[in-house]
Amino acid sequence: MPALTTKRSSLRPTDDASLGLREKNKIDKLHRIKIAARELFVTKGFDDATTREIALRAGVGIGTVFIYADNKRDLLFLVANDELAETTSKAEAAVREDETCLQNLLTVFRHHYEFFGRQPELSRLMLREMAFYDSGRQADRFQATRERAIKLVGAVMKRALDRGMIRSSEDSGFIGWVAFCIFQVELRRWLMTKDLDIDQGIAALQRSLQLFIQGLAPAKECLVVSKRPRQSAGRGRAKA
Amino acid sequence: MPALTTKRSSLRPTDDASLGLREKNKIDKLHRIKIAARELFVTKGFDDATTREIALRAGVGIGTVFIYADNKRDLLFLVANDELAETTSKAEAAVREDETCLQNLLTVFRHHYEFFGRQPELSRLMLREMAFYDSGRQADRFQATRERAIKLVGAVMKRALDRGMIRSSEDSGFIGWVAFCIFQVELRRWLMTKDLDIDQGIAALQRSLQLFIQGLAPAKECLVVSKRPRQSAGRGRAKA
DNA sequence: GCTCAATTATGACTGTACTCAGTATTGGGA
DNA sequence: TCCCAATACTGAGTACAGTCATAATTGAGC
Repeated sequence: MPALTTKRSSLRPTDDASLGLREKNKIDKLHRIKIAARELFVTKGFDDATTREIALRAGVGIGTVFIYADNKRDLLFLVANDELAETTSKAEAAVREDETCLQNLLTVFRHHYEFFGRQPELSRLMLREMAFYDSGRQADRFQATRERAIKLVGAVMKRALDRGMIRSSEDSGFIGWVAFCIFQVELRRWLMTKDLDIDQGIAALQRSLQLFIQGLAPAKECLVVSKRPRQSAGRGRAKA
Repeated sequence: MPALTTKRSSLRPTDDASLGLREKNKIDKLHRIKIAARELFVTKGFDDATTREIALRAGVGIGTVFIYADNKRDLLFLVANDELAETTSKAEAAVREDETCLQNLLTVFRHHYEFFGRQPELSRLMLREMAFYDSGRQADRFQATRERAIKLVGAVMKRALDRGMIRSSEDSGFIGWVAFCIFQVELRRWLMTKDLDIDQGIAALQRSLQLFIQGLAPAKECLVVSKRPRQSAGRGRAKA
C-alpha cells in the first residue's frame, strides 16, 4: 500500500503557531474530510460512499463537507489533487536533457499511468470530469495541474526541437498538445482493461506516439515514381 | 429476449399489423418517452429536467421510464442514439474515393461536429460517458456506434494507404485509431468554447491532423532527396 | 476579562433518482 | 368464449445529495 497521503510539503494539519485558531481549525477540518473521503471512496467505491458517512468519519456536520467541496464529485478532486500535483512535479523532475523526445514523453506519461493505475475506479471518475468539469472549488485546481502537465509535454517537445531531434513547422506547444491528446485517449483505453499492466499500457502508448513522430508522409521518391494505382472501379461508397 | 430497439430499421410508432398488441404498445411507449425526454432535456437542460416530468409528459408511470432506460444518464443516450447513428451513416456516405486522406477525415469529423454542436450541453454530458460508460441499456448502443465511427476512420486510412497517398509501417486500423484520438480531444476542447463556430473548430482539428500526417521525423534521407515541390498536397481546405 | 460583529459549523429539511411489491394487460390454449 | 400464466406497468416508498436558517465560535477593541 503506497502512501496514500501526500508529501507533508503543503497543508500540514495543525502546527505553525503563527496561525490563528480559526485558521488552524479550518485546515484541520479540511484535512480530516480529505482523509475520510479517501478511505471511504477507496473501500466502498464512489457511489456507495455516502457524504453523510464521510462527514461522520471526519467528525463534522454534513453541511460542513459542502463548505470545503462544492459537491460530491468535487470531493474526488479534493482527495486526488495533492497526489496529482506531486505526480506532475516528479514527472517534471524526471525529464532528462540528454534523452530522446520519445523517451522523455514516455517517462512523463509513465508517472501518470502509475498515478491513475493506483486507484482505477476513482481515476475513471476523475478523468470523466477532466474533460468537462463544472468548476467546483477543487476541480479548478485539478484542471490547473492538467495545464501544467500539458506545458511540460510542450517543454519536452521544445527541447527536442531545439536540439534537432525532431523537426516541424509547428511550434512546440502545439506539438505537445497533440501528443497530450494521444496520451489522454490511450490512458482512458488502458484504464478500461482488466489487469492494468503498466508496461503493456505504456507499450501501446509508445506505439501511438511513435506513429505520431514518424508521420504518414509518403517518402517523396515514392510519390514521384508511382503512378497512382487507380482502382476506383468498384467499391465506390460515395453517393450523391 | 428481443431487443427493445433493434427490431425494425427505424422505429415508427404503431403500424405493422404483424406485431402483437403487446409489442406495439412497447414500441409506442418507448417512442413517447424518447420524445418527452428530448423535449425536456433541450428546453430545461439535463439537471433541471426531472424524470417524473418526463414520465408525466410521456403518459407513463415513473417506474416505466426505468424499464426502458437504466438510469437518467441512459435516457440521454436513448434520445441521441438514433441521431448519432444517422450522423455516422451520413459520414460514411460522404467519404469520396477521389479525395485526399485529410479531406475525407475532415468530412467525416465535420458531420460529427455538426451533430454535437447542435445540443452542446447534452453533448458534453454524452461525451463524458463516451469514455467510461457503465453499460446501461442505451449506452451500449452508443458505444457500438462509436466503434463504427472508428472503423470508418480506419477505412479512410486504408484507402489512402492503398492509393499511396500516405505511407506507414502501421496498419490502417491503428492509424485510424490515433486520428480518432486527436478528433476526440479536439472535439472536447471545441465544445468548451463559447460561440461553437464549426469552421473554427474544424480548422483547429485540421491543424492537428495535418501535424499528425506530416510527423516530426527529421527526415534523414528524405531531406536529402526532397528537391521536388510537393505539388500533390496543394488541395488546401475544403468548401469551409 | 467582556462584548459583539464576523466568520464558520450545523443538521433538520427539501427535492431528487431510482426500487419493488403489487396490479393490470395480453395472448395462447381449452 | 373464458381462463390464467407470462409479461408489462405502476406509484408509494427509500435513500441520497445538497441547502439554508440558525447556532456556535472566534478575535479585535475595550
